[in-house]
Amino acid sequence: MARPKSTPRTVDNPSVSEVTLQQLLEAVADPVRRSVIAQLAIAGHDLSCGTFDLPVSRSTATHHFNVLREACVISQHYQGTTKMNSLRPDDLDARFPGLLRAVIDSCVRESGQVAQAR
Amino acid sequence: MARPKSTPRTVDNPSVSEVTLQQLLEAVADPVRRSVIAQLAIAGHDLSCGTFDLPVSRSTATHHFNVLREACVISQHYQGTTKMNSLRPDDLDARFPGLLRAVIDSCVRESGQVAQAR
DNA sequence: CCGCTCCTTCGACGCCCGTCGTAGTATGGC
DNA sequence: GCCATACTACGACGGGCGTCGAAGGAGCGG
Repeated sequence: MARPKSTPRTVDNPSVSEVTLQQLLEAVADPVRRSVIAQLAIAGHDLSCGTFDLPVSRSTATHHFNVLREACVISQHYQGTTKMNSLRPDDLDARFPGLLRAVIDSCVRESGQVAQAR
Repeated sequence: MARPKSTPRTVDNPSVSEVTLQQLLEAVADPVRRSVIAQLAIAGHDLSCGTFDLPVSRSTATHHFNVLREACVISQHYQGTTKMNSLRPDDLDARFPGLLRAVIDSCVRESGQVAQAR
């Protein structure tokens, strides 16, 4: 009966309603994670985990991606063997109005770049 | 020659231009410090250090006030033997547009109260 | 001058989080 | 089938931050 190849490699992106303010603020308080946010905002489109320029090891990067995903700052999905990441500012805005937008803007400014139009 | 009573008890509130995004986000990432922010916003006017309802010791509270002041989230000034605290959202807005406003709003919501009009 | 109230400073301590390397799993190409 | 690639899971380690209590300075009222 068409075995589901052991694990179809799915990611569960939490619902915004499960995120706490504490979680969100802790997530964006780390410089490495803010770098992820900035690179995503500047790129203007999804990026695979491997294409980020981060000053930490791969396993540490995975950890940071998890934190960001659980805080609903990014959403992730597999695409073959690579994992794509995108910002999800709109959802979170309903729960914490203006907050993530402002953080993203500040992250981009901090990195000295300009975000691409969406 | 009119001795300056040893120490006139002055507080130096840093300039907004010296604050980093890292500093600001770390400051608001702590629940005790967010409680300070919420209580100030709800009160709608200055509060002395002693009037806050915080789940930590006095010395720890002092530490948190310092962190908030150095991040330009609050400004402090002595008034006799008590030290008064006020939010200073306007200054910081120039450097990190919308950020502190959004944080304050979320802090107030988090505490389940409604802020007084200013 | 004395004591009371506020708040600060200092040193110590414990825990949590960011970090790493290694080993492991899933996918795709040949 | 088999290897290469991409990411994850796990356990361990270290440093930093939040916490406290004790001791102390500053102003105010008698």
